[in-house]
Amino acid sequence: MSTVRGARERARIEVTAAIKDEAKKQLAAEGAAKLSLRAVARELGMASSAIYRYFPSRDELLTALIVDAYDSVGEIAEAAHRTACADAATHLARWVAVTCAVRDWALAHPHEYALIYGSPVPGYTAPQATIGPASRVGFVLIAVVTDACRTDGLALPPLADDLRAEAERMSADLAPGLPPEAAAPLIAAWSQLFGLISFEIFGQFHRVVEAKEVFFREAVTELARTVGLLGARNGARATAGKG
Amino acid sequence: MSTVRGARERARIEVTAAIKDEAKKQLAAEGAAKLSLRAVARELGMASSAIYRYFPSRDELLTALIVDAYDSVGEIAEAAHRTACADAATHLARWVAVTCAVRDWALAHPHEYALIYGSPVPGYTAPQATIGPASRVGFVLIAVVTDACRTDGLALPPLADDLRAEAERMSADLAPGLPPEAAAPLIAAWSQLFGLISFEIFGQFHRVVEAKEVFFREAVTELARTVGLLGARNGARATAGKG
DNA sequence: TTAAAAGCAAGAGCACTGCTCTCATTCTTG
DNA sequence: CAAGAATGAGAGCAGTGCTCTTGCTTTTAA
Repeated sequence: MSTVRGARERARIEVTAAIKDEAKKQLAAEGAAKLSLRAVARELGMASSAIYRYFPSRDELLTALIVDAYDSVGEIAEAAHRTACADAATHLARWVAVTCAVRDWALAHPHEYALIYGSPVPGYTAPQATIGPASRVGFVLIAVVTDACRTDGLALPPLADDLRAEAERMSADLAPGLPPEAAAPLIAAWSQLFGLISFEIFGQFHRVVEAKEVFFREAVTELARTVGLLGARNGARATAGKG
Repeated sequence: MSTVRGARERARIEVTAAIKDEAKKQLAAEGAAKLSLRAVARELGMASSAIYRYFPSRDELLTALIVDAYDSVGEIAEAAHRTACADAATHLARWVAVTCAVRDWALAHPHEYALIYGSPVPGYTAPQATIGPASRVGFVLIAVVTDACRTDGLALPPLADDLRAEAERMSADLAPGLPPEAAAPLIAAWSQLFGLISFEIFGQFHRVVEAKEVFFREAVTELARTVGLLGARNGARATAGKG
């Protein structure tokens, strides 16, 4: 399957990559709203109509860029997790390392960040192809907490009654190694992490937060506590896991 | 100043309002990306060029809509706060009431929500006119916590050293009635609130969270605890305020 | 009251967009 | 080698934001 069968197929994947590369350049320079198929074609020296042999519409091109962006930030998070584990860092330190890596990526690629964590551009339902890459960062966070649960246990309050069923479904579907009372706080922390980053990237913190770096570190450390990671500044509430 | 001086001025504000109304309709129907000046003009039976007498550019129209959206959600939050106070609700209940009201508004007006809390559309810097309305929700949250601090005190961990200067500036600039150790957690909770809402509105919770309502209530209750509100499920850590 | 000034609507037009055709060319395959 | 599929180029359609000029109406000042 991976063998390139002829010059035509080889050319096709090359041109496809060239289009995506040029589109990424324009995305980084001007943002998704101003990404133009004609401009991409112009820059590549081809007729605008020829692009449609590779991407059936502008939205399909954007979807491809979305997938790449998700993969990009996912890889960053996974790499940060790997090095933190290799350094035998505490679970709290791993959490902070991963979240800070995601923030750094967002600061370095604001338009790509906006593309995936801002308002959805094409329609309202994300294409099926994006949901896999979109969960990579989340799975890294799950891995950090799952490891912590196995070795140290988690400090978490008991589960609220009206959330029990949902929490059990969550832990079964998404994080099999995690007790139900850890699932909901972790999902919440996941979304709240991107609330912190979005407000910084989108300028909502303008004239509100100035020492953004330390503010972020402090906030994600507190977030670590809400997902039950020990060593996060104050003592345990009720320890679960470590079985 | 508020006297309408002639038929011309009266007509001007009427036409301006009509343009904004029609634009809001299109915004609600199709989203900001597909808002078209020509379509607005067409619907209003006027030449497209005539719109430019009222809004110098499409981005200026969008800015006007942004301000209106901020005011809309701000009013909702303030109203929820007022009724909760009138009902003599606990401070925790007020926090939950305000945050749930904001979420309800977002669910009812997803495109307007995306306009103000999604990727910034025009450029990267929000126009000066938006920063006032943009802070209304934040000020309501500040009011809730400030009231709680005055009557019950707050349960908050001590301030981290590297955050002290920033926290003191924050509380001085934004929340004079609040101790510094409350400022940073409150700003963080403010952004994290919109992280929760954004993930729900933008579809990131698809197949992840299903009981969205109870999940949100539980998450903002936990958020209330991180800003020091008492009665939020578990005991105090160190009480500040109440002086 | 009348003349000048200012505000306004309309139309034409420019440069641009996404996208769809047709037509010629090139590569692949039976 | 010939049939057929894939590709590229160009013209063209309908739409966009925005500008400019041309008349007209309302306001303001003499």
